Amino acid sequence: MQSNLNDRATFLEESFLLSSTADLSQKRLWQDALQRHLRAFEKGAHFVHEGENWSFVVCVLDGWLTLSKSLDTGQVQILDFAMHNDIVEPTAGDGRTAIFNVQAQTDGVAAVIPLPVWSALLHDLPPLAQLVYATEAAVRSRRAERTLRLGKGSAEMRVAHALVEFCIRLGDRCGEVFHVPLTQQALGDFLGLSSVHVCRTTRRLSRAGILELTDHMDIRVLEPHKLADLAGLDPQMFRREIMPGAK
Amino acid sequence: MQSNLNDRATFLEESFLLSSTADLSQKRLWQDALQRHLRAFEKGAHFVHEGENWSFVVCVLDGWLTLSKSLDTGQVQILDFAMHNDIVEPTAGDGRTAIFNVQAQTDGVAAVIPLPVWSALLHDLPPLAQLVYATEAAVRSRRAERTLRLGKGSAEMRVAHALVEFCIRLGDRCGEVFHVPLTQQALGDFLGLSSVHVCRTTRRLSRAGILELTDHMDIRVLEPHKLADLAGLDPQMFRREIMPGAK
DNA sequence: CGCTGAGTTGAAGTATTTCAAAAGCTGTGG
DNA sequence: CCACAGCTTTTGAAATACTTCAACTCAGCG
Repeated sequence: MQSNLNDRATFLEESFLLSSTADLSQKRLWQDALQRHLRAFEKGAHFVHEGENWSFVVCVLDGWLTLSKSLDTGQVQILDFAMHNDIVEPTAGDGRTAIFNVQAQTDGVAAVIPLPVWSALLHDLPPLAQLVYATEAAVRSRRAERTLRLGKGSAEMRVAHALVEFCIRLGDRCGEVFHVPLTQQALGDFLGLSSVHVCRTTRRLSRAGILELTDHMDIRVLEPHKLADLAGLDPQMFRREIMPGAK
Repeated sequence: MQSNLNDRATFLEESFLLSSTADLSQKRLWQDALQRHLRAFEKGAHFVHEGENWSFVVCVLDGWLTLSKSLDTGQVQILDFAMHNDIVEPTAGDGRTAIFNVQAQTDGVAAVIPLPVWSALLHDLPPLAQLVYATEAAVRSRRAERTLRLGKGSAEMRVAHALVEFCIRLGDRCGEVFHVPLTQQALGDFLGLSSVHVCRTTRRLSRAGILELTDHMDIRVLEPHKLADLAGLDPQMFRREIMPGAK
């Protein structure tokens, strides 16, 4: 996982889909702002812990961030993963407190933008505001789908759903191998399951010929249709709902 | 539950905390917009079903709305309840499809504002935009807390948490009786539990002297501290995080 | 007065967790 | 190149939290 700021130009160029809608000067303004707050991070690095003061927005350019919360008992729930083109807003309704932990799941690059700067940008760049609005709608969609399954779905359904979601968010190449940088423990924390049960469930799926699991979460979905069925999803529809800018 | 449009003036006057930040002309603009889209609703009425086309934002002035999703099996998960001063955005990342059902849990009044109008308002009224931003942060906070408990909390913790949350959102008078317009079935759909188990759990709490449950969800919390402990919450902190505009 | 929907309780069933132990990789230092 | 430590995955067996099924009560209501 090679991530350094040298790739900046590429990242910024294709970042946040802004190219299509904005004129050149707006694009510059946005890219400058991003660039000024750019920061490379290493796997395991903490951005913020829940309860701390934190008034920044994090725009992820590369790598995975984990958003999590935990109980006094030490039980961890992962609320979401943020990756390329995702925007993380950890600040609570009071405008200062972070409501969850933000930690790097892999190496990567992000822009950490102070809230005042962020508001100004949103106000000055209507195309950005629009983009952020669409992105938030997409985030709400995928969290709604997950909450449904967290509350009412079986372990099998939850695992299947997560895999379909990852596959889509990682570029939608079913049939090919894609890598999910998570341990079974982390996947369990995401799905509200024990790591042991995640293991049993994935093994069952792979024995049923629905997917292939090589070491450390390299995944090849052999039967996308069956997997989507188990997840209770229409993949086309799901894709449109959770990917901002999709038709 | 008497809700008709005659109370309009009152609602609009105190609605959405806008009075404090906006100047008079802005306030007028906003109130006119609200008023133009005002609509009374009756318990059980459907605003929209998941999957339908829907490009409106719903601002709740009075009453409860239920936001829910369901599986093919018929299992229902309630994602959230919206009440006084809440804003509901049911539209997915594609800008057209509704991602959940919106249904009236009680009689009430809401403004149903088309998305284009809404965007224009947000752009023309910076104080409104700011308010909406804070409200969304509060919504994220309370959903994060819930997701944590849905994934990792016991039934007892989930029930306790929901009750504390309702108590706070309904005006924070612990020790007094407050009414939650939900059946145990609905509460179960909210918490990812069967109605039977909700019953057992609330009974246990009431037998332990932590709360009093009179018929049909009139609740008096006798031991707020114990209830918050069971919920794994610091009530002060929790209040600040989930109530927009709180200090 | 009998109907309907909601709450309550018991008993049996089941999905998932927990505990425990072994096996498989990965990196490190000798 | 091997040995060892540390972490992840895998598997089995026992425990448990919650669900499902079913029966009964109770209140409101036509």
